Amino acid sequence: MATTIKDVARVAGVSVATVSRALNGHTNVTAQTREHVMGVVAQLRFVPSSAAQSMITRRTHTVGALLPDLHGEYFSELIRGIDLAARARGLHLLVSSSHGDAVEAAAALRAMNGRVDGLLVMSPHVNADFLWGNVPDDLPAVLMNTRVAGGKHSSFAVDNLGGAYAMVRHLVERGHRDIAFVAGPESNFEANERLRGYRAAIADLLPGLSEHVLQGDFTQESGFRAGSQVVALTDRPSAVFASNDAMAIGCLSALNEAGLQVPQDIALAGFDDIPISRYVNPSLTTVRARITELGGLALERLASAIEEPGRISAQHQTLRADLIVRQSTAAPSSPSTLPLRPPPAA
Amino acid sequence: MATTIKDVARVAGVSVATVSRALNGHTNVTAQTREHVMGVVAQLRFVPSSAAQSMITRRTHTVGALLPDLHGEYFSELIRGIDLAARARGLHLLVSSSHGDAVEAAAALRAMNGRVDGLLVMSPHVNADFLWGNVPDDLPAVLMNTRVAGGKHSSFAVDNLGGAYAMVRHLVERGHRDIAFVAGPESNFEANERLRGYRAAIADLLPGLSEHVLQGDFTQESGFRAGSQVVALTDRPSAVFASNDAMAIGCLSALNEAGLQVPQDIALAGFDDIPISRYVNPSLTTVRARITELGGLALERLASAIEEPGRISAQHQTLRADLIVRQSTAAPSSPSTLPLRPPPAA
DNA sequence: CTGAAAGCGCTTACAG
DNA sequence: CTGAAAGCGCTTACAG
Repeated sequence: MATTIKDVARVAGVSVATVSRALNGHTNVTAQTREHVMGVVAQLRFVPSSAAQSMITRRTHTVGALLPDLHGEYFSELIRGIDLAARARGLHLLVSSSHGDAVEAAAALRAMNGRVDGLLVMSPHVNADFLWGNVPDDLPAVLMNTRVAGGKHSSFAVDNLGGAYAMVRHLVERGHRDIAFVAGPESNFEANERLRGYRAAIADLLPGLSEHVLQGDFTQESGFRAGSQVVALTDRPSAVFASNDAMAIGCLSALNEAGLQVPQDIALAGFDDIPISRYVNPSLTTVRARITELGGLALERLASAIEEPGRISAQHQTLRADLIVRQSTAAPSSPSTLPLRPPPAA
Repeated sequence: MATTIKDVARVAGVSVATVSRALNGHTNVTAQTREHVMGVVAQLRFVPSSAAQSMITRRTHTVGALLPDLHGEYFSELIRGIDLAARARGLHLLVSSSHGDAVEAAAALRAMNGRVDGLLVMSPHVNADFLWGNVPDDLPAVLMNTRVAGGKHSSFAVDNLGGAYAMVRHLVERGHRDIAFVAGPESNFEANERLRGYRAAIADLLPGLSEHVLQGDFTQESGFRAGSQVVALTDRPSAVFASNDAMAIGCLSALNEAGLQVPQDIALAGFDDIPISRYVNPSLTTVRARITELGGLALERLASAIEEPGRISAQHQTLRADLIVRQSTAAPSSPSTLPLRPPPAA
């Protein structure tokens, strides 16, 4: 059995109240008593149960993060952003990956109840509204890159639509007319927004030309498969826009294996600006999804909501998604002569 | 205020004991009572406090992971390994990054007390023995890639020394005689083991030739700096062995920027086999540190220790670190004619 | 089958 | 300054 405050009290010959006060640095304890108590604490190697403490103080100093996955650079960056902000505020982190399964997500949320002061939720698959049934009404929560229906919780999202639109515009400006798009998972909110941005841009900027969508699922492997499909096409596009960097990198491998040079033979772009993207060869043109910042901002907002319950009303903030031009995009080998509408003013 | 079991009992007109039984699926409740109770539970949107539950059941179904950092592909892979194994066992994950600071690590550990059933600890900087003062004696714990002094806790470690040795042997077999080594942080256990492996191999395989150690700190930036130093040398080594992949990738950028081709002008190797390493160009020769597996194994062992306290004695297991040869290493431009001792039998 | 009561390990008014 | 007691939200023998 682990040592409890009672053991300390007994050995020290004082009440548990006194031990508690000594431990928590309250002033109403004699220096002498305090020293004695702390001696026993050290001797017994007593360390208080944070669980019991937070049961009574109603503060866990912990936030829960429900993410669809923990794997890969995207989530690594996100967790980093959350962690940095959390540690700056003295908050601990309970992470959980739901893997897109609603039942698992619900279980994870229930398990967090009573163990966290608030929740950070990224739920691109599961409708967030469903989630609130698994958590008390008054638990502060902030959503990240998640479809927002109700207005109760604050949310942060990157401008996926605008970022995808800007990327297509960039490719069009470089002279591309046949731009393939590698989509993310079908029911994924962010994937859908990026697809919408692509479609809108094609419709606006290349009127009369058609879309070209390949199905992917945000994994490197699916990007590789998409790349292989592109290689096999008789009427090959001059540019591939993969809707995240992981797929772009997988695609790059497939193109390279087939002997195609990027960007000479075919242009390639991604989305997210994960750290690797500048280290692959050629470095990857992409859209900065400001992942770390997103995590940090969400945590800051959550911390505020925890500190001042009810004080802050829900806010929905959209982060700009900037185009990052690197080596992987360039003019196509055979520039088109189609007329190009001027891009809309920024 | 959040709804409690008392609220449910009151509204349902039964005792809290009955609510508890209905909730936990005990058999000794009438179907009718159960349904009625569950109806109220749903109506009040009651979700039990996991904290209170675990206070009494003495099971949190949560494990804590104390890691030096959460950032980058290495930790992403490690967390993934832990997470996969944990979710397979129905365990949740409380993560904490200590950033190498002993005081922060201690605080993190104290905060975990009472909230976890066991601990996974990677502490390359802080002596693990120091840590045990911040946690009850009987809390199960498993160490990963950490210097082991006492024998109380099980540990898993990759064969850093052997892996580094094997890499040097590979480079020597490819004809390299001047092999620079980019070291990790000075007080880091794994960094030191890898350095020892390099030194032992140089002494064994290239007798009379000297070591060439550049200081790094496991970050990409430090690898870039080391690469810049190498470029500036009048007597440039024919191969660079960076002691982790992140530094190798940074180094690659520096070499490329200086107009050096890898592997034609200079060979380059890393350590860890993080996922990117096969996607950089040229793909990176490295040593597989089996990160995901390490995390999974450590969690399995911890879970066993939790299930059967005292039943399992401490075990120390070392994982093989295999050489992964890719494109970034090749024969040097001017092969040496020095005699080469045959490599020791595998 | 159901309820009253004790207890998990703490903290904090309330007395003294 | 110190202690006895109540209570945080639950679960589980123990009675009935």
